[in-house]
Amino acid sequence: MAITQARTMPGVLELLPLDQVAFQSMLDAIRRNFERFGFLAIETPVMEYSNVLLTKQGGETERQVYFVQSTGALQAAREGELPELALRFDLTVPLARYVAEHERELVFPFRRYQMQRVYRGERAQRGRFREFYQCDIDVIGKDQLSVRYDAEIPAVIYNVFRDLRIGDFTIQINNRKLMRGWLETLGIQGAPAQAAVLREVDKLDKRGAEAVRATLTGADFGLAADAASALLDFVAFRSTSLDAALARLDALGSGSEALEQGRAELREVLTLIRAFGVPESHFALNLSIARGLDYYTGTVYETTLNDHPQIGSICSGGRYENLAGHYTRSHLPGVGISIGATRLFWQLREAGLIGSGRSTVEALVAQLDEADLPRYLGLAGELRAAGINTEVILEAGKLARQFRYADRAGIRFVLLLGSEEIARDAVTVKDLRAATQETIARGEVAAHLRAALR
RNA sequence: GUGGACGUAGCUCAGCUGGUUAGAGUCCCGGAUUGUGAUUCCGGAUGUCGGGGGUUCGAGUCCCCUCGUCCACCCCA
Repeated sequence: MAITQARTMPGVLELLPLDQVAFQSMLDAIRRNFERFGFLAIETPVMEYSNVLLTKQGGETERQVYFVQSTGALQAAREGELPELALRFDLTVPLARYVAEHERELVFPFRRYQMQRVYRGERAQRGRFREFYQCDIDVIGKDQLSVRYDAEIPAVIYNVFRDLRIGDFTIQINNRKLMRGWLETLGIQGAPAQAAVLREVDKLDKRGAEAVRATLTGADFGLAADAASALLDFVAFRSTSLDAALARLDALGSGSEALEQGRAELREVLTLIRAFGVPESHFALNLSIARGLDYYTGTVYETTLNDHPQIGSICSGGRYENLAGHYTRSHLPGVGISIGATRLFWQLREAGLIGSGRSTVEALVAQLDEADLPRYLGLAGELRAAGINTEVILEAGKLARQFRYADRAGIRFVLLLGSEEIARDAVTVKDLRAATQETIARGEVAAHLRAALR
């Protein structure tokens, strides 16, 4: 019989059990902190109607979306017609659809978190995935939403990454209004031109100042040399403290309405972040943060690891003026952020900041004599009742093999209940990690393991 | 979508200018008698050299096509 090669498509992350444990605990930490800040979980379907998902035609998204079709629909499909369904490529568009659809049943400001997989038909590349987890929080207001919520988001992010223990990080903050207002004073008018310039500026850390200068003064942009210099000088600013950030804002001088708005928002947001308990060492005003996505209108965020700049942004988001304009006439402003958990996990593992997890199986009851199986099951029952995850060897075999199994499966404790132990009403507990073993009274085994596992 | 590199055991790779049955490490499996893993020792399994065609007495090695993978750009988590 021909053998089919067992393989996954490129761009998916499939983990061995102990790595899966590590990934799960990362997701658990994220969820715990989202909930701690009063966000509620929702889930939306993996598939959405294509016309809902692709509200803006002809963009990048259409190139990257996976369409879904049942066999019947495939056969009935007409030439040149898009399939009815598609896989979501982020969680923000489904959120917009969700809020618009359930607007009357939701309580505003609506604070939701969502941790689900999304799909993008990307060209396979290192550290880029076609199926990956996004962990999003957003606050959606009805008609209006205070800029104070813009300060709450970094507080959540601070708590998440502190919990993950992956080293020092900085939440970098900027404001699109401020940037647009400042670009106007440079003579760069109009949203598309400004967005294009900001996209280049956004690459500053990756490409370097001179490469960006060359692009800006090149044929596509045609910026004057002194304007480009002024711009590069301006966006080079990174605050080292809250006072330094506020002083920089004060020093901007007066400008357009957009600049004044952006400045006022940034002042309030930066000051309040401090009040939310985020240490000054962990957030900064960074005037080069722009974000590529064009729907951001105010505050924008990007988080980086201080000791691993090459990893890039591990979490990003911002403020948008109208979330669901494609689906409802209601005005729904919001602010949110997204953690790309799959990529983050992969990069942390590459950088050696995350190892394999520990098996969730805590104890293994060995089999010394098949006739004593009922005793083994009884012991396992007691341990489980005491909250210890316990497995029993059900197949007879050499003891050495049973130990090898425990070792390879990453199970820390092996319990022996043989004739000697039965006679003494005791259990021999071997700790494979410490390579020690002792014989303990039957009634104290659970408490002993609990203490050791703590 | 544009441009560029690379395809040899499950994994990491060696194989000099074409020359016998294609190798190493690792991993996997088995053994080293009694109720003890990971360490040590011994033994074993595994490849249409990505696929197809061509040049040649002879191709893992040279040429063409094709498929696949990876990298950069675009974009983004």
